[in-house]
Amino acid sequence: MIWNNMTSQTQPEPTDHAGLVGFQKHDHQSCVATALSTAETRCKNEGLRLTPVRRKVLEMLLQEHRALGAYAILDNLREAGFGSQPPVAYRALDFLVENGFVHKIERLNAFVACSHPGAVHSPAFMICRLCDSVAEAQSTPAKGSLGAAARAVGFEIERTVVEAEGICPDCTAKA
Amino acid sequence: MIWNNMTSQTQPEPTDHAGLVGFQKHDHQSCVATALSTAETRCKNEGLRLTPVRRKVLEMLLQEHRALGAYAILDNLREAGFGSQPPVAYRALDFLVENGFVHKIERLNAFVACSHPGAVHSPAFMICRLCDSVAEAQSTPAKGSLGAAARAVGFEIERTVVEAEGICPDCTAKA
DNA sequence: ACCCTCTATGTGATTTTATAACGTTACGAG
DNA sequence: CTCGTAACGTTATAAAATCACATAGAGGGT
Repeated sequence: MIWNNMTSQTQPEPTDHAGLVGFQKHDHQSCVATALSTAETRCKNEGLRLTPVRRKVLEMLLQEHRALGAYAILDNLREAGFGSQPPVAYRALDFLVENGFVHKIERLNAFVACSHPGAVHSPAFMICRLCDSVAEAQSTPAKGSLGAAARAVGFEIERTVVEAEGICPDCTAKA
Repeated sequence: MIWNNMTSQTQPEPTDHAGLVGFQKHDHQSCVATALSTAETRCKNEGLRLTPVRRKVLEMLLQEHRALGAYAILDNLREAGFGSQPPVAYRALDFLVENGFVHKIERLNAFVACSHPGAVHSPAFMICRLCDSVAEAQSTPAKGSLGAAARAVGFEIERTVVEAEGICPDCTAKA
């Protein structure tokens, strides 16, 4: 089971994520830098174009380390001098999601940087309903009862959305 | 895996539902009637108010037997002489979802009548990306890798969204 | 270098989905 | 019947996503 951190969605809190990030502290600056350079390398290798807008969106999501709505992302792009209309953000997000750098949280209509870039995976998320933090885990859609049901009936699964809503360890501790 | 499966007898067929229903044919009229009266009974027993608007929305979803957007539902309500503004539909849907008569398909921003009313369950859905049919199965969130991950880290799961996107048996057959 | 093409970006407008706010209606307990 | 609350109807607005079209840029072939 590969865990990343619970990432808080509530605070603006630009720089100091160390405490917020909850049960797994980490060097956030290097985590961002590593993920970005990994993405750059992969794009170079696969002939994908990590353009300035796309790179900025990815960087922003890595930096914030929480799920952001498309319009929050758009605001950020505007401030950075990029185009300020919705398609700018949505197109960058489309690219990043298609190529697995970013995931969409359907339940929140929001986007989060992938925690396991590179690896092919079916992500699963845990969303805290109190603090809105989001953690990424791995799901195994083909196994379990859903996979069995699909096989039994001849449904061909291409992609799965698995999102658990509940209370994160931090919020449980607080209560 | 429990399919909403009622053995087929006749087909009054107001619209073409063939293959849409959990990918299995069934006596649709009786399936609607049964589900409605079950809902009525349960509401009576539990002191819930299945008002005309709410009943109409449930009936409509049972009748259509596929996921409908809130505005499609609203159109239908308008035609039936109910209020025609979004909150009318959303409030009825809130009630029905809260009480388990209807599920929201997050991936589609749409709503579908529950196939296993009464039983407490964590639904899982299979969504055909070609014909938009939706089938409901059971998920077992506490088991499997997500449940293990949650326990390992102390996340308390309250509710899960499990939606598989792919190709239904009918569409596979057609191709 | 040049042209050509295809992809990506920028922008305005619009569509789709969902909620806020507030007055009115109507159910049901007492 | 009366009161309190839950449900409804409506106006308005917010939030999320897409369409359409013009411009800019990257990369390949010559």
